[in-house]
Amino acid sequence: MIDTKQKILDAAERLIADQGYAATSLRHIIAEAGVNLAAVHYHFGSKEDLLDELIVRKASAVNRERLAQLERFETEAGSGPVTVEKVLAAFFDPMIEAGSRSPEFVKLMGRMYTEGLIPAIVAKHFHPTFARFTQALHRALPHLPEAELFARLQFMIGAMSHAVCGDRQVPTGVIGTPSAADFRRTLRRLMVFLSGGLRAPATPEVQQ
Amino acid sequence: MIDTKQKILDAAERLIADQGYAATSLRHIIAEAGVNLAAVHYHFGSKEDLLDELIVRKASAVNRERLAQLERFETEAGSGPVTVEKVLAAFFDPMIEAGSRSPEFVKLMGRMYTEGLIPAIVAKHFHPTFARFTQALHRALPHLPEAELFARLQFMIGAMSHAVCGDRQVPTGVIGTPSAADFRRTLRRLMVFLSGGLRAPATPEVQQ
DNA sequence: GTCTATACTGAGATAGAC
DNA sequence: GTCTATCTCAGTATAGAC
Repeated sequence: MIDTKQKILDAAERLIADQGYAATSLRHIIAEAGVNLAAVHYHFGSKEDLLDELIVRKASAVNRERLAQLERFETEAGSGPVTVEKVLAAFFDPMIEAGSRSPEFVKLMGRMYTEGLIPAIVAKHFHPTFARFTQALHRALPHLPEAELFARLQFMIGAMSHAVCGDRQVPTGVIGTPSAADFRRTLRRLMVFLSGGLRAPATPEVQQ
Repeated sequence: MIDTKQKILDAAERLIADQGYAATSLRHIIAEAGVNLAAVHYHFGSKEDLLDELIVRKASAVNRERLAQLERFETEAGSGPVTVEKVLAAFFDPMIEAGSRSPEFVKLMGRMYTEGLIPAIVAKHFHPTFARFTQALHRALPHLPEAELFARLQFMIGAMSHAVCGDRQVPTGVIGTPSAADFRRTLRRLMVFLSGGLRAPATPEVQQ
């Protein structure tokens, strides 16, 4: 069958979003999909590459939309900088939108980070997008030294990852799997938090 | 030998800090330590429990110092709230101090988060400390709804985790393993970033 | 009480027949 | 394209030597 590949992808997405990447064995996936173990390696090469495909098919549309929104704001702003808040909106709104339509997407994104899933995959699919947004933030916050901006982008990535993931380490009021509405609310809060953090004055240099 | 346990702990700390928890097999650890495989299970029970011991012996001193500093600030402040910046200082200064003395500690803390290491371990060792700091922040930021404060604490944990870890996903100017000075500077920047984020106005409620 | 040798189960990966 | 059989390596469990 030509849809063996599709059946594997569907089963993998559901199971990995649900239980995590490490906790989901290929044997579990193939049982769910009703296919043979070797088929996974035939179609994808490895468990890691299977994950890679899952991410591509979900994330590329989001990243495209992010860049499109950013460009729209930049056209609006003419030669001036786009505000921090608008840059954040261009980055998070497409994610909120995608999350509202497909909760599995949300969970998968969260897993990717919280399980420390293969920095190479992240780099491959997100570096170009991050690079563009870094540039935009640099123009929005010209008083920040580049090193400090990079550090804050790390903080932003970390905060986002943790926000999006389901395994909470302090009580949040949300029990169990967060709904799409929870997700939306959390990301709105994140945007406010991040604009406060990004707009903070530069850290004074101290002698070590 | 009575120091078999110690040899295992030392080898495990070095290897896990270096390569990560998942990537470090018990067989690798025992080869490095020059002991038998079963000795690990005799002394610790499981790989997970070994990690648990590693974390306890490093983190409990830091958490004790955190609570001590917070109490000092609270005594100073009398019946008023401790400022956000002081709460953050009480939380991060002991970590900076520990990191300056022992870089492995830093890396291990980072791994714990970035690999999504066993929420149960984190919960066990950090919940009491987080609870106290949550309470202090609640007093410092009484205008924030509790749910929003909890969300921001998640963001804080995420930002901290990512900041402390070695695997960067955007360029930072720091190549390779960060030094103790890099670590110190990064955490200072984090404190500034977080105080900006925590002090941001509450997120307006919107109809979904 | 401590430690060694060895075996068990389940994981991802691969070769080769069909 | 698909499937069977097999390989290697992981964490774990146990029996028994000292």
